[in-house]
Formats: sequence, structure tokens, C-alpha cells
Amino acid sequence: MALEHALLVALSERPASGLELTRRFEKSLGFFWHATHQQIYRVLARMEADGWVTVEVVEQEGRPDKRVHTPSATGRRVLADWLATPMPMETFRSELAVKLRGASYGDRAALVRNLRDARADHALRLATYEQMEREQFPDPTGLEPGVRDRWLVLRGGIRLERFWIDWITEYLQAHEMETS
Amino acid sequence: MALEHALLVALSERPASGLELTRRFEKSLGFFWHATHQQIYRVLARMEADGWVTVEVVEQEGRPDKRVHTPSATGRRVLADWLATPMPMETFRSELAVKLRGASYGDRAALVRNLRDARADHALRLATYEQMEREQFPDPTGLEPGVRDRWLVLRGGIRLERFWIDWITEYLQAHEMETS
DNA sequence: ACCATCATGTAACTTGTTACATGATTAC
DNA sequence: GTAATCATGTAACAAGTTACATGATGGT
Repeated sequence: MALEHALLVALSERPASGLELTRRFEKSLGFFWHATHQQIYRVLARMEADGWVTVEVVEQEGRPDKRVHTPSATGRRVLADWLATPMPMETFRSELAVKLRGASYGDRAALVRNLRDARADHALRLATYEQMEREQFPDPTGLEPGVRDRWLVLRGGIRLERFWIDWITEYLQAHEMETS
Repeated sequence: MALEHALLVALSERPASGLELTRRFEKSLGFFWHATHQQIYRVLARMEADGWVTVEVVEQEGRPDKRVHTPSATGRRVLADWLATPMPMETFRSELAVKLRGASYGDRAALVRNLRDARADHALRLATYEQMEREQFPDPTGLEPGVRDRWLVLRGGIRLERFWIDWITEYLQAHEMETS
């Protein structure tokens, strides 16, 4: 009850085949939603069966045909309805949090090494996002609504990476204070 | 491949029955991990079958017996091994992000109302967490390692709520600029 | 010849969600 | 007597993960 809607958003922006959607999910929308091609194909098939999307088979030169999906009138209504429903409180799951909490029951030094790695990963991702912001949204004032929404979601990605980095840093500092 | 470990952490802090675990997950650990009692009972049964925990049936007055779970030597080793393994990059899912991104395809005014509600919810939760910090950790210097870990996870909860509030606020401000 | 890419899928499995069931005790 | 709490579960289903399959084209 959610991947469907994420796919409808993506297909509203631009119709796409399963594989194209998969790739688009690895970027932009993928800051906050991840899905494998297997999942996407399965859900697309269901959406087609339910009449939420129409499919056009597009022949290509030197490549297999692709099935391009476009939201139908029904699909557009489903999406609009969903957008207007109240949001459930998000329930985040973080393995990292569980590990921080359980540090006493294992090798704390190993955990600290892994934390440094995790922080480096997030720093890298943050740098990528910030570069995307500079390149794609050099001047965020006066953007068209749809483009502004994309910018604001990217802003969320940036904020989320900063959250991770700051939190891990706080943990590492508290740890260093003890061992120094 | 994760709830098991979260349960092992909780049971290492203090042995518990299924229902007690469920309640503990609604608090503290629950900032970053949520599980229903059905899930917990199922996983506990598997952990018992695999010899990760031992179970003691405790009779109670005027109440049904309860089955108290304690990590076994095997369970403690499993937990220690897991704590030392590198963290996979966390993949967060946010329905809110999808809705922000898709705002153009629905009623933007309704979305804005829902966003205000969502922000109020997060503000409430932030207030709860901050009160917990004041009451349980009035002086965070010189805490014992295990207690400090609990404090730092609470800090993460606080930081996460602030992330939500700040992001939603940024979105609402960008929206107001346009409509004013 | 061999590997990577494009494009679509199937199958088996693990997790997570929702709804229901039982049976005792305490509070109003 | 009615509802809430304590405590443990079952069953059906939805969602997500992992591994494998197919068959063509293009590059080295």
C-alpha cells in the first residue's frame, strides 16, 4: 500500500518501463524509497491488472521491446486520493541504533571501527547529494511547483545524511572522551 | 536477520516475557525499531528452538504464568558476532517523502494540512524524548558505558525528530512563499 | 569465446501486518 | 455484567529479499 503510489508518482513525472523505473528509484526518489526490479515488476503487473496503468509495447532497434507504463485515469485518481489521506506516523528501523544500544554485549572497538566506516559512507552520499543540488538547482528561488518539490525532497536527503553524520559523530566523541 | 538481534540486546539488558518485550519496544528501543507482539512471539519461539535463549516459566499470583527468556551462551555469541559485523547502508523508506514529491498530482492544500499535522506529531514526540532526557539523564557526563549507550540512542531519537520537523518546516515555508 | 548490458520475468523464502482466539483477573 | 488488563498465541495475508532464468546485442 505504498510502492504502488511511489510508482504512480514516478510514472506521472514520466512514463517508463520496469527497468527504467528501477534505475530512477536508485536515484532521486531512492533517497527515501528503495525497490528492486523484482518487486517493481510484480507491482507493475498488479497495477496493470487493476487498470491503474496502461501499457504500450515499444519496439527498439537492436534491443528487446520494452513495455512503457502510463497512469490511467483510474491511476491518477488513486494517486490523488492517496496524496490527500493523512500520513501515518512513520516507523523507522535502524540496525545502527540497535548496535549502539547493544555495544556493551560485544566488542566495542570493532563497533567503533564500523561506525567510522558508516559515517564515511554517509559523508560520501551527502557529498553526492550536495553536488546534485548545486548542479540541478543552482537557484532554488522561483522554481515551478513540480521542480520545487523535487528540490525539497533532495533537501530532505541532505538533511537525513547530516542527521546520520552528526549522530555518529556525537557517539564517537562520547566514546573518545572515555578512552582518553 | 535483525529483530532477533534487537531482542537479544533487550534480553541482555534484562530477561523478559514476550509481552514485557513488546512494551519495552514501544519505548526506548522503539525509537528506532518497532515490532508487534505477534512478531515478537514468533521470533522468540524460533530463538528458543535454535537455542539462542532459555525459557523459565514463572508462576504469578492472580495472573497467567509468564515465560521469561534469557540469552544462552549461544545467544550471547550470536549477538557479539552480529555487533562486530559491518553495517549495511541503511535504506530508509518514507511515505512522506513520496507525497512531497508527488504533490503536483493531487490536492496540494490537503497535503499541506496533513504536513502540519505530521509536524505537530513529531513535535509532540520530540517533547516526550526531551523530557525523558532531562529526567533520566540530567547529567550525561561520566555515565557508565551501558547507560551512556542508552542516552546516545535517545539522543538519536531527538535528532531524528528534529530532522523531521526542520524538513517539514522547510517545505511549508517554500510553499508559503509561493502562495503569499 | 566471453562478459556486460538491456529487458522481463519466476520461485522460494523471510519479514511484517492485521484480525481473531483464549482464559483468567481486576476495576467500575 | 461489562470492560480492561495480563499473557500467549494462530492464521491469513501483504511486502520485501535472494537467487535464478531467458534471450538478444555489443564490446574486447
